[in-house]
Amino acid sequence: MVEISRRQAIEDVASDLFREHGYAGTSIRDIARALSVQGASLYAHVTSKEDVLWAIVDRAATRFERAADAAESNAEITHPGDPVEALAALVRAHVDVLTQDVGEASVFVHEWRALGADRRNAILQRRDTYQQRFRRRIEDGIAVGAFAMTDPAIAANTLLSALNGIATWYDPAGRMPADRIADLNVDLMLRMLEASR
Amino acid sequence: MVEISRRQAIEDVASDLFREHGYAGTSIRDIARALSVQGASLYAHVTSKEDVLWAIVDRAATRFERAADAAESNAEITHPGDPVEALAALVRAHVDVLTQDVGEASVFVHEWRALGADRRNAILQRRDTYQQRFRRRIEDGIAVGAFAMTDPAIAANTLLSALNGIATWYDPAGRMPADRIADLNVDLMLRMLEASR
DNA sequence: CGGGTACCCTAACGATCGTTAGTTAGGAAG
DNA sequence: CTTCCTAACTAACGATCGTTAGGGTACCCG
Repeated sequence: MVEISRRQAIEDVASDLFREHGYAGTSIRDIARALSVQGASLYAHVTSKEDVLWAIVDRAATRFERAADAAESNAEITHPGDPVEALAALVRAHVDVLTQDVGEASVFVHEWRALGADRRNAILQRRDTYQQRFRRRIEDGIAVGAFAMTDPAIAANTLLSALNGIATWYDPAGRMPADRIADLNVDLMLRMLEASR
Repeated sequence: MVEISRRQAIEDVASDLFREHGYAGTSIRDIARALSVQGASLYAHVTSKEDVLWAIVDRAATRFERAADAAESNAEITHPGDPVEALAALVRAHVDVLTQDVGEASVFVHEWRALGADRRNAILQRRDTYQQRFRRRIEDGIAVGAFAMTDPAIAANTLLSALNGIATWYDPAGRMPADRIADLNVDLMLRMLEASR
């Protein structure tokens, strides 16, 4: 029996609804209905609809950032100075976060556009910083000849788009287990970048 | 001076607005404002908001399908029986359609969820058929040893997600010309699949 | 000149939106 | 027993939603 705050329950069902119908396509009353409660009742726990979106997006962003931190520092220990292993660790971490909570991750990937200007800019900044981690590793890999010559910015973009696509079809109850998805995608992404041998 | 029907002008601005704010996040009056017209005036040209969405999605789907038809039959002539060239042609055709009208393509990629059940199912069917073309070529490539052993369904999914990501950032007025984007992505996608040499 | 066509207007409809206000029920803590 | 907290309720607010009705103006073709 897991203790779960009412606030967290709201964000959980909101994640799923936002994922399925989008932020604008989901009303406060839709969220409330999924919790068998009146729409107005939610305002005892949240201050606005956008606050719910922000909480979800912010938490997801933090999860991606922390997982990348851990992946990079871990790769630096086990394979110091190896850009290929570093990128592989980043890719795996990204897929892991994605599959651990698809709803949250989907909202992070797609619904940040619905945020107000300030919060949208803040998230755009964090997304950019996050993407740079991938780009830098690709640049490093090219520098040491492990990765093929290509445009690192485009490659990083393509890579993250490919991974984020998982969020649109992944089902935790589906046939394909999360770690197998991670394995396959790490393989595809590395092959995409590695210099021909 | 290009003759453009009023109906087409509506769909054009609707594409851009749907791309930026989503279908649910765009009101009829938003579309009308972009045309310097009152909201109700649109109903002289359009029977409902969803009809506009459907027109955009249907047209985009048709463009993707026709481009793939042309690419495959052309590849069959220039490089008969070569699954690598066939896939390369499919990838290039997909990127071309995507960049020729980003607004329309974006709506096709993301906003079909907002359609009513019947039309949504129809589009899902067509998307699936379209995706199968990529998957079959990947399977063919694996069968002849040109592509690495991998899960063809996952690979096709990853490939299309990677390409569709272009729709979220591509700007026709930006620095990167469309054909260079196509070149880079064909290269990345083939490398992703090709067996190590 | 007359009739049609293309286009847009104002006004309003019922529904739904996010949100506020005020109230009630139940249980824990003093 | 009183007090407080949590969590829910009903009712309503002004705004906006998609859409309909009915009328008006400018231009093209005969």
